[in-house]
Parts: sequence; C-alpha cells; structure tokens
Amino acid sequence: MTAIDPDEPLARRVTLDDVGRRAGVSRATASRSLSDDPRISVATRAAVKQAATDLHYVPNIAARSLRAQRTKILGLLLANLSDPVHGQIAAAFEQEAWRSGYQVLFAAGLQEVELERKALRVFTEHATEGVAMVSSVMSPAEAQTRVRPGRLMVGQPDHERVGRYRGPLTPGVMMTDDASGVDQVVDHLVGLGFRDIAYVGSGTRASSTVHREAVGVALERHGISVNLDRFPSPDDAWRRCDEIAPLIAADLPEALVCYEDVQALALMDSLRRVGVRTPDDVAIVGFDGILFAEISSPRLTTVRTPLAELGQLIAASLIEAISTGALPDARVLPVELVVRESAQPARSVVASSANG
Amino acid sequence: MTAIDPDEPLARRVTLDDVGRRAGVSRATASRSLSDDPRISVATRAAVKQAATDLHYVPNIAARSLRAQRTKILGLLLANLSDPVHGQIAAAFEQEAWRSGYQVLFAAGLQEVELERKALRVFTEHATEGVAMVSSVMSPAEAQTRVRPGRLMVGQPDHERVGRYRGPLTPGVMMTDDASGVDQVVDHLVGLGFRDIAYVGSGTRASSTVHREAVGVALERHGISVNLDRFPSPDDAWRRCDEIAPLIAADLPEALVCYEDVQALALMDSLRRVGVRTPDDVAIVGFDGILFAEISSPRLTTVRTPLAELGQLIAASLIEAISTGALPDARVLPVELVVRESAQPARSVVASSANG
DNA sequence: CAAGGTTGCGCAACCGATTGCAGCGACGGT
DNA sequence: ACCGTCGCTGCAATCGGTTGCGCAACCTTG
Repeated sequence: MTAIDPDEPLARRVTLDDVGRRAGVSRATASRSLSDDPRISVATRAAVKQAATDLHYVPNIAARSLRAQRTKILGLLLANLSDPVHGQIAAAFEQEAWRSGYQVLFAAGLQEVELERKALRVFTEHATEGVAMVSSVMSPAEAQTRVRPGRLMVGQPDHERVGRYRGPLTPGVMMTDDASGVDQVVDHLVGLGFRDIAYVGSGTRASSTVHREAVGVALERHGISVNLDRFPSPDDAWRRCDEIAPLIAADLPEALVCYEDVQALALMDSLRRVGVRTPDDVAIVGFDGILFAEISSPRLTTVRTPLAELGQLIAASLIEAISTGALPDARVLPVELVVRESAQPARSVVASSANG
Repeated sequence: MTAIDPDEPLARRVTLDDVGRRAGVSRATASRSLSDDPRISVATRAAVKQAATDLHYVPNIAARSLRAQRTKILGLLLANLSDPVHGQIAAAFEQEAWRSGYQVLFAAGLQEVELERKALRVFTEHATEGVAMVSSVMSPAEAQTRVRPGRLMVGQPDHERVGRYRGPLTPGVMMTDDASGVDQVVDHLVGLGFRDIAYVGSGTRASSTVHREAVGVALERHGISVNLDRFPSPDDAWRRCDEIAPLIAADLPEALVCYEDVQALALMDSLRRVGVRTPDDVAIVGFDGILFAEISSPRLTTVRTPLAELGQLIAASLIEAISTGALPDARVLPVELVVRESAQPARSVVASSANG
C-alpha cells in the first residue's frame, strides 16, 4: 500500500467565491459571467473566465442542482450489463444521454423486485430527472407508481398488451416488434416444410412467456398445434443447455425456436456434443440478431432487432419528455428476419421438390 | 403525445422539514432520528421514522453530499459498454460498487482523448469520490493529473511497463496477466508443432500493440522469428475480417494468434467463407475467454482472463482507497490457457509421431 | 442642472440536508 | 426553595452554487 496524504479527506475545491475573488468581483457576478449573462460587461465576463481557468475551477453539480432543481441525471435500470443484447441497449442509451449533456446512473443485474425497488429509490435520492427500465422484473405498472409521473420510459414488451397482440400500448413503452418477429420466424419455418416445431425459452425472463405465447399463436394460424413445453426452459436462457440437449436429442423435433440468439448458439453447441448436427439433424432459429449469430458456424437464422436504435430512442424520448413535459406515445420498432444457414428446407420438401 | 401536468416542473419533494413538522420536532431532530443518533430519545426516533415512511420521505443526496462532502459516486470510464469483454468488467464493477452503497457514473465509447478529458471533468463536477479507467485512450499518466491523487484505478495494461515485461507497476494499476497469457499461447502453439505463426491485432487498441510485442518476444524465446505485420490489423479488431481473410488465404500460415476472441471468431467465419477451415487448414487462438469462444464451432482455444474478477477488484480497491486513504499496490491477475478445438497438432507432428 | 434611463454589479435569500453549540425542562440533592 | 446535572431538542451556520431585487454610477435629454 502506498500512503497518500491522510489529512486531505477532500481537498477543498475551488469555488465560485475563489474565482470571484481572483477576478475582483462578487460570487454572483462570477456565476453570471460563467453563464454569459448579458447583464455583465464583456470585460468582466472575460476576466472571470480567465480566473476560472487559471484556478481550474470546476462547478459543483450537487450545489447547482440543489438550487436549480435540475440534476441532468437519468436512471437506467436493466436486467444485465454484460450480455450482448442489453449491453447494446445500455451503450446506445448512455451515448444518447451523453450527447444531450445528461449523466446516467445504472442499476443492473438486480433480478429481484425488492432490489429493483431499492434501485428506484436510489434514483429518486439522486433526483434523476427521468428513469428508463429495460427488462425489469418489476411490472411497469408498479414502476409507474415509484417514478415521477411522465418520467418513466419502459423498453420492454408490455406483457399485458403484447400477449393480446397489438392492443393499445401504454405511453412511454418502447419495444421491438417481437410479435412480428415471432410470426416471421414461424412463417419461415413452416414455409421450409417443418411441422414438428418445439420451443425453448427462459424460465425467468418474463418476455420469454410472451415469446412462447406468440409462437403458439403463430403456429395455430398455420393449423399446427404443438406442446410448447415439450422441453424445459432453463432459468438462465443460455446456461444449462448441456442438460436439456440430451432430452432434445432423445425426442428430436424438426425445428427448434429459441428465445434468444445466445441460447440458440449455446444449444447448437450442446446438441453437437450429443451428436445432433445443425442444420442437418435439426433446424434452429434464434432471436435478437447479435453479432455472434452472424459469425457462428453454421451462421444463425434469426430476427434482427434494432437494439442500439432502441436504446437511443428510449434515451431521446426520455429527454424529450423531460424538456417538453409530454409523454411520448409508445413506439414499436420493426424487426427483420435474417435467413442464414441454421435452418434449411425440410427433407420432406427437398424430397417432394425432387420428385416434382 | 400524452400531455402531463406542465405546471409541475418538479413536484416539490418531501423534505426533512415536512417530516419534522409531522412528527412535531425540528428538522435537526428529524435528521438525527433518521440516522439513529443516540442523543434522541427512542420515542422521538420512532415517531420521526413513522412520519418519514408516512410521507414517503426520500433524502436528497445532492443536499446531503453538499454538506457532508461525500457523494458516494464513482466514475467509470471505459472503452465500450457493448462488447463482451468490457461489458463483463463494467457489470462486475457496478455490482461491487452497488454492494458498497456507491453509485456509478459511466462514460463509455468515447475513443478520443478530448472526449475522455471532458468525461473526467464531468466526473469532477459530480464530485465522484473515485474514478476507474479501463482501456482508455488517454494515458494513465495524464489521467493521474486530472483525478484527485490516490483516487484513480487503472484497469488496463500499463504500456510503459508491460512492454518491458514485469517492470515495477504503478500503484493503482490492475490488470490481467496478458504477457503470461501470450506466453502460454505461443508455447502451446509451438508445442503443437507450429513454426509459421502470424498475428492479427487491432489497429486502434493500444493493448494490441502490447500483445503483438509480447508475441514477438515469446516466439523469439523459441528461436522463431516471423513478421508480425504480415497481415494488416483492422482498426476495429473484429470488423472487416472479410477484407483480410483473402489475404490470409492467399498466404496461409500454420497458425494465427488473434488479439481477442471476438476477432478470432469473426476471422474463423471469414476464412471459412473463402474456403479455409479451422482447425484443418489453419490453427486459430483467441484471447479473453468470452462465452462465445466456449460454444463456437470449432470451440476456440483461448486464454481465459478473469474479467468479472477484474471489474470487482477495481471497484473494491477504489472503495478501499477512498475509505482508508491508501492507494493499493498494482495487481496482476493470473490467466489460464484453455485448450479447445481451434488449434490441433500440426500435420508434421502428427506425421512424425505416427512414424515414431 | 435636474429628472429619468441605462448599465453593471452586489446583497442576501434559497435549495435540503448535517452538525456544533446552546438552551430548556425535569429531576435530584441539600 | 435553590442550584447543578443530565437528557433531549432546537437554533443557526454551513456546503456551493443561482437568482430576484436594489443600488450606484454614468449617460441622455430638455
């Protein structure tokens, strides 16, 4: 350990008084000069600014926001910081906030309602001007009661509504059009000739429930009825794939719809190790469109969701809501099926087309 | 747009005065009660606490830190929030901070010294009690001058020192033992029988330079001398692999050492598309040990670096430095070679062992 | 030269908490 | 009945900015 000056708990910072003193004016004038108040003469303003840079003056945001009642801080509560999906959203959110001069307080990886409540409380303590929630376990409805009205953006499927497909969405909700994505996936699979389709989701993520339902609905549209709980959905979507792979191998469906890319990729690997090859033995599709789905082997057929755009949109909407005082309507961002190699035409289709 | 009450720019929050009034005591007593000051009678304390919960009182951190000169805020400046490597570090850092009651302000994806300077300034404005920097483009030396002495942790290779292999490290530097990792990789490759080894790095990341140098040194130890700039290093390590893959295919080395896993994975894919198979035609090794290296096909031989541990360590060290006032010595976390499928014994070795 | 207008700046209150110090009431001792 | 003590609270200053209001000096105009 290298000792540092212990008697300097917090080296006194240069304050506006110091700056004013050096420039020979009062603190008030110093403050006004730095904010370019036209009532202060140009000469004085220049002198103050000079003094400020000489002294390396840095304003104290805490003091400012105490008086001005503006903190320029946003809160972002999200499921995870380290997975590709949420990482992208968080990064885009942070970037957009930064560009508008806002700082972001994060609360990630909580996974429990009680912890999320505490996080929201901390946000309030720091007087965040707005809060965004992405893939929280807390319901948006509860969050509404804990955040100042009109200052909450929700970046996740609205379970209540999406489950029923396109009901009116709560203002402030921003999401990718997962329902459409699922439709496209199922249409694609059915078009490829598959009928025996199974689903593997996440036991914990609420959006997985939405997904599974959507898959069921889409399949029904095609007159296909399957047991969507044929295989267990691991709690953590992509862990423990080694445990369910044998189950799948023992009761192999034609195609597998996965909750997310990471899971699809992990499952492909686990299956490979029990001798099931993709796409030869089974077709697999993912969801999200992360980078690794692009460079895996086989490359993964998936739904590309505009994650960065979503993060940016959430931040921009929040900031706009703060400045205009109007809560933006919900937004649903379009998604796009990306056909790659992990799902090939079913043998039956290949055979019949060879016959025909 | 849904209008919300425009005349409520910032609904007045409940203050200690309100709590005190309701409990029939002064603000001072209310404050003391909430912090369980023994000088206040138990009855009064209970009454105040009751009033506080009744009123949903939430303290104002800005006011508190103004007076108490403690913000309980940390700053984390890092290269990127959305890649698996930095995402893991950031997530672990945030978790550890949260556990100690600290909030984290992020500045990510800046990539320019000027922007990083501004970020550090913003941190100062918010009176962060400590700052950590991971993979910054700014030199740690400069950062030292911009952060309060003893309140900076650097989570990246110290170019000056590591380039020279194990010189004394600057206090406050925490890093994974990349030099050892590179040694292990090279030893492994050479042990597998490879001699014609090439390197592909990143044009922008400073740590890539360190890596490349380390590879050269390690090879020299084995009496192998190669041109480490045989192939161009793309700016963004994993983008544009499609552009260099043809070059590699046209001048195929026996083995390829990559700067990081993401790049190795991307390169494997690009090479596959120009007809070069891994590990049959070329051996590839990565670095970092991200999840996807574990589930790729072929699974990637790489060096596992304790990223989460690093993030946690940085945060814990920073917090300790804040409370004890002593700057921790540098720490170098051990890394571990993980042998998987992307690098198989060289044909020559296989042949000779078959002969022998 | 006086009245009215500008211009440029300072005084002091305020934001919401923390905290040193002082005061007040009750109680015991004599 | 008076005084000292102790326990419990309140007063007021303080942190570092922002801002309404007022004031002085200077300039213009009749």
